[in-house]
This record gives sequence, C-alpha cells and structure tokens, in this order.
Amino acid sequence: MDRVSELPVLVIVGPTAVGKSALAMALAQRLGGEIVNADSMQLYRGMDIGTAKVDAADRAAVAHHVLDIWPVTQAASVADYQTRARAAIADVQQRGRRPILAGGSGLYIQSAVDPLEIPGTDPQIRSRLEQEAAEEGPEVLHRRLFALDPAAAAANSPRNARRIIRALEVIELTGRPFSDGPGMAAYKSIYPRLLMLGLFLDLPILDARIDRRVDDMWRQGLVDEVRDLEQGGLRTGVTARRALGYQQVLAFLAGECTEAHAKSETARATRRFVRRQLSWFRRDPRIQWIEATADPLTPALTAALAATGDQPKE
RNA sequence: AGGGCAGUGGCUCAAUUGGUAGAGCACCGGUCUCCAAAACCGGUGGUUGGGGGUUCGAGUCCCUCCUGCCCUG
Repeated sequence: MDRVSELPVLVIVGPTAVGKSALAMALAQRLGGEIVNADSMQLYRGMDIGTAKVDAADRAAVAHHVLDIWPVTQAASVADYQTRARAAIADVQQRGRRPILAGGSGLYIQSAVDPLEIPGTDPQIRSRLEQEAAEEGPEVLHRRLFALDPAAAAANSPRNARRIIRALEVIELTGRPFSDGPGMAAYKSIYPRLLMLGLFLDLPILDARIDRRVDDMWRQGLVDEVRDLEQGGLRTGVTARRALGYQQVLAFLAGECTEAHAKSETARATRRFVRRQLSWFRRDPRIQWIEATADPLTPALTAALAATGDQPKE
C-alpha cells in the first residue's frame, strides 16, 4: 500500500476548454503549488497547439510535471503514466509544496489517485488476439472470454473488440480473472487527504468556447504543427495520431477532406468528447463541482483552504 | 414560357411489382482498471413539400399548386 505524505493532493477535473489550466495556475500561485498534468495527449512531445498545452511563460511561473514524456510514435501507457504521476506527486510533497493534479483524462486521473493495479501488456499476445479479432470477429473472442471470466464478458459488448482483447490479454498474463480487483467505480483514493474539484459550464457556453478554441488553434498554426509531427512519425504511432485535431488534420493532409472540413470536424469531435468526459466525471462522488463562469478561483480557493486549513502564500 | 428531374426526421440518402417509413451522421444519455482526445452501447426525433383523387391500403399511381436544379427558347 502506498504510504504518502499527509500534505493534501488537489485534483482539478472537468471537460475540455472549461478552464482547468487557468484555475490550476491560479491555485498553484496562491497555494504554493506545482502542477501535475493529467491530460493524456499532453504527454506527447510536440503536440502543443492542438492540446492547448501551457506555454513557456506559465511553465516558468509554476512548475509543471509529467508533460512531454513520450514521442508521438509511442503507444500510450497508463501504467507508465501512473508511475510517473505518483512519483511527481510524492516529489512535490517532499519538497513541501502542494501537488495539483489537473487534466481531463478520467482514466489517467484515477490511475494516479486510486488503487488501480494495471497489468502490463505483451506485444505477442496482443497482436495474436488482434489478428484473431480481425479475422474471426470479436464475437468469437467474446465467447472465449465468457468461458474464462463470465463477469468480464457480461460487462463488455460482444462487439467491443478492444476491451475484449484487453481482458483476454490480462487473463493470459496474470492467470486470474480480469474482473478481479476493486473496479473502476470504487473511488477509494490512495491519498488520505484528497480534494477533487470539478469545473463545469453550461453546454451551449462550452460549445461556443470550443469553437473559439479551434479557431485559435488554426490561427496558431495547428496544420503546420501536424505537418512537422507527421515528419516525425505521427502516423506510425497508434495513440497520438488519433488525438482531437491531429486526426482531422492528418486526414486533410492526406487529401481525404478539405481543410475547412477538418476544422469543423475537430470542433464537432471535441464537443462529443466533452460529453464523454462529463459522463465519466459525473459519477465520481468525490468531486465538488464549481461553475467556471465568473470567478471559479474564489470557491476553489475556499474549498482548498477549508480542506486543509492552510493559509495561502501570497 | 415550354420540356425534364427532384422535393422523405437537423443533414446525406434507403424503401422489392402500391401493403403498418429505414440507415448513417448530428443530437440526448450510458459503459469504462494501459491505444481512453480511444473503443463500445442505448435512446429521442418523420401526419414522406401543400391540397385533392384512385384503392381495402399510396412515399410509391393520377390531378393540381408550391419550391429547387437542368435543358430549350
């Protein structure tokens, strides 16, 4: 079991474009904190514009951790992220600073904060199962999973090849049913003192902000950024090439659609993503929700101070 | 003006010889222990441009009007 310092861990979650980074910056400056990233795509080096990564000025003002750790050619690994995020949090605490975990990737947040034990992966097992799924259909694998682990099979649609493959892989790797373990919805933190704040906005307002953000990304040169990353092997990575904005610009660069279409698709896909983020965060009972309009810092600061009894460091 | 084609849920389209209007996307919601900005699941929504007629029954046939596109003048 993880033994951690009693310094509280602050977590800021919420959908894309709601203002998490700004709030994290403001809180870090008031509370003497350092930010630990929990945004899956910001883990990739060079993916800056499309992920709305914090700029050099903000990084100079407040220390940011677990950012730019992978090349775009590398498949994402939550297990790797988990190790690094926990190490970063411990490091910040040991220096007497306050860790602020901020990001919109629900699974990554929980991997850092909850007692998730994530078995590794085996490329051989994985590729064999993927091939089987492609040739015989996911239903065949689903039937096999049902025989090995009925609970895991019941929890997955027979057509969700990705989840079925993962479950079979874990069973083969560990020799134990995939459905063992605390489960995602246990919401037990490994940190004794944890404050989770969720930022929200009315969807019409958020949708408008997404449109504006996508406009900004294009103005800042997202297309050129993707072009450069393409030279760096973006297309060969399995994770990074699917990121919002990148996926659509790659399609444009391949001549599969117009630039205008890529742009509108980016906004549309982001809107859809935001709904999925919300469905993830909504069911976590630990989250205290704060409306992002007006001044979210005040209620966030109040909550943070109430939770810790600390005084702000001006 | 004459002739031709088209008008089906927000969008793009399906509907054997007339037989209770379907799909994809969008939209709403859900699932979630390593591709998670992913993958998957469920749901709402249409008096088939208007009106009239034929028929047991019409998106599908007939008449008429409206709208759009094309051709001719």
